[in-house]
Amino acid sequence: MLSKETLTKLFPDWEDGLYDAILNEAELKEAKAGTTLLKMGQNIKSAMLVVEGTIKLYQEDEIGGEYFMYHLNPGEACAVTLVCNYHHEQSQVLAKAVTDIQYLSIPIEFMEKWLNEFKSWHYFVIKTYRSRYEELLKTIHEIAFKNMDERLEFYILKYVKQFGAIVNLTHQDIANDLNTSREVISRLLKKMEHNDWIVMNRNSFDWIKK
Amino acid sequence: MLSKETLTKLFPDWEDGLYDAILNEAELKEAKAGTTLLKMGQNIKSAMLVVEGTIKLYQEDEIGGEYFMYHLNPGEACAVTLVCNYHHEQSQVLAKAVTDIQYLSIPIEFMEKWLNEFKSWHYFVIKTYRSRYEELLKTIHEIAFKNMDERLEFYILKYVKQFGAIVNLTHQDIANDLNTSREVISRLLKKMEHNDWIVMNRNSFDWIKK
DNA sequence: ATTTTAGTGTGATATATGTCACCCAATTAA
DNA sequence: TTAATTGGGTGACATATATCACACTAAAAT
Repeated sequence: MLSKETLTKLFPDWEDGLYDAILNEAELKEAKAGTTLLKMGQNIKSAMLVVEGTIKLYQEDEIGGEYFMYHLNPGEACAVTLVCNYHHEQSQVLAKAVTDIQYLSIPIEFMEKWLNEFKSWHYFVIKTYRSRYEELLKTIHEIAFKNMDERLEFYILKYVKQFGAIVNLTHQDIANDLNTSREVISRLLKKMEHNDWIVMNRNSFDWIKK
Repeated sequence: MLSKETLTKLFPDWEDGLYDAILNEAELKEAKAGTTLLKMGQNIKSAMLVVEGTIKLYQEDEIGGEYFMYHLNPGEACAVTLVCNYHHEQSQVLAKAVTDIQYLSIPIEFMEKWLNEFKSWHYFVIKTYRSRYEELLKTIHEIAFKNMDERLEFYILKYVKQFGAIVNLTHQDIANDLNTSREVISRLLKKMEHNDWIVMNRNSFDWIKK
């Protein structure tokens, strides 16, 4: 199990009793890179707090399409799983582990309980929702107003910010995340190469813009 | 000023002290249909709770483009204005009154205060964020996966749900909300007319599908 | 070493949407 | 009553993206 010290570092703004509650009630789980953690339509039974690794959140189509929205990092929670009532809420998002991850799983019956007991939990939930709401706004801004070339740049920049300038993704990976086709991404990347924004390799490329 | 009875009807889940706090601190404001209530980049100085009428929330482009996201109705709050810290947060959305409206304006210094004092305010804020997060997810779903014809249908259905089957919008109005051009909307509406989904008039059309 | 597979490049073509030009009719302003 | 404005229809064309076909090559599997 996790130590209180680790928890304190991950979630520095909590009150003491909340750490204890987590240690008592949360289960520390692991998942391999690539695992699907939450599917669209799936009933939410537990909240998910990231301890180690990175999770990607997607909007998912009926016919298999996906659109990447944002990353979840250690110290962050998956907003959609922070349900504060017992009604069987269904997930409207797809969540996948991008790296091997560790996360805390908390049965949803504690959500409402802790909202009453811990002020810092309340703030944490609000902060989580607010920041994710803002991520969605950025996503809408991209899709509603930008062409694929700019969306691709935005996408790569998000990757670079997360994992560094060596982008270990295939064209197909990116195409899947942006709900387009591999050819489109290949052509746009080729343009970026011509403009000296990237250096291409097989299975990866380096972001060298500016 | 508003009566406590009206407040109780609009916001039935609040505790008694919260009604009093609102009556003491909130200002009841009015705005004409068409007024811009919040612009992108604008500093948020006060929270906005809808009392009467309907507000539309938009994502806004740098170069004047707009994309309609969702409606706000009486008893609902504008999530982006519910800031819980004193940092000068800037609006990431555009809000416009669609009808003449009345709304409560609450200086943001009370946001944090009331979070501490009123449990029901806490729940209200969380509920607000959650429901708006879900609206944004729906919007992303539309833009990321659907062509303009389906997005137009989705848009009209939102209108019909709000205001009824007589759609008092010009083609240009709709084009603005969906960040496309008037001609595109005209052609798609013409198809809907052929399919007997609508009956067209000047300045309006009727939704008669099924 | 040879075969297979996965990743990538690229032309040709289809489709959805954006843009321009111009027309007409209904409404409003003068 | 006439002129101006607004809403709408539509052809022609431009552009962005999707789709298909196929070639090439590095890496992996045999």
